[in-house]
Amino acid sequence: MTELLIPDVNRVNCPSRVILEHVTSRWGVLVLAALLERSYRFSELRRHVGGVSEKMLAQTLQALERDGFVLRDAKPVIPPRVDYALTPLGEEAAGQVSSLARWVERRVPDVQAARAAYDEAKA
Amino acid sequence: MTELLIPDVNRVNCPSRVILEHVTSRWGVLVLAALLERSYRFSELRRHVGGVSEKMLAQTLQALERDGFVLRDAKPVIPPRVDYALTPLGEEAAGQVSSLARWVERRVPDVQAARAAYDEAKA
DNA sequence: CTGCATCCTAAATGATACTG
DNA sequence: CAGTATCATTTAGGATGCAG
Repeated sequence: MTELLIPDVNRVNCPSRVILEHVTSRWGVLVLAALLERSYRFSELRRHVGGVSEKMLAQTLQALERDGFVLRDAKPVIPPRVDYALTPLGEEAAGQVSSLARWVERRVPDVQAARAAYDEAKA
Repeated sequence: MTELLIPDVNRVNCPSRVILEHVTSRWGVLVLAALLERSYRFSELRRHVGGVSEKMLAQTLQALERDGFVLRDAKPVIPPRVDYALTPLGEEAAGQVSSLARWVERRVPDVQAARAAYDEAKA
């Protein structure tokens, strides 16, 4: 019989894992959370998300765009102006990762306390 | 004046980013989601989460334990038996990542359609 | 300004062998 | 069984230069 209870995401090489990794990637999370507030231009986003390189930002945005989470709007002007915004699908994803990010920020003290206890128990 | 509107997570080397990366890491997500259902033994978890190596599972569990998300219960028997379970803090985190994972699974068809459209538009 | 292409380094991950 | 240690490999990431 088939094991219907095992989620797809626990299988190797399944499509959902790849998507999940785009959404939860180091820069993917931060980009989605930023775009949830408003749309951003490329270099604006680069300044907003601290520490992201040009290369990684472009790469992250392309993956999110291809997955249908982000909409790229390149205006035919000189100098180039490209705006990035969330699609409706992207808003759903961004809502969840942003909520998670905010939860983590609230729990930083708890985690730091847990680490202190863990490290002391080791010593 | 200080920019109070910029979340901590957008800053480089902030504590919340590190925590977020533990929680959203490739194996962290899957381990948390698994432990949300029930507690697991080490090798049981290894079989449940497809493709995870022994080394990465141990490393992931240690990071989650140190952060206060996972409780490790090593029973003094031979052969060794170690159970892993979520702490209350871990349950909160796991609830969110698991919800995200399930959302992604439901949206796989939408993403695949978006990719097909994207790839075709390129060609 | 918004990228892409290239090269290079650092970090994550995997495979294997080994220990209590 | 539940890991640790080591080595090899893969991948992520950063720096730079250049084009539209």
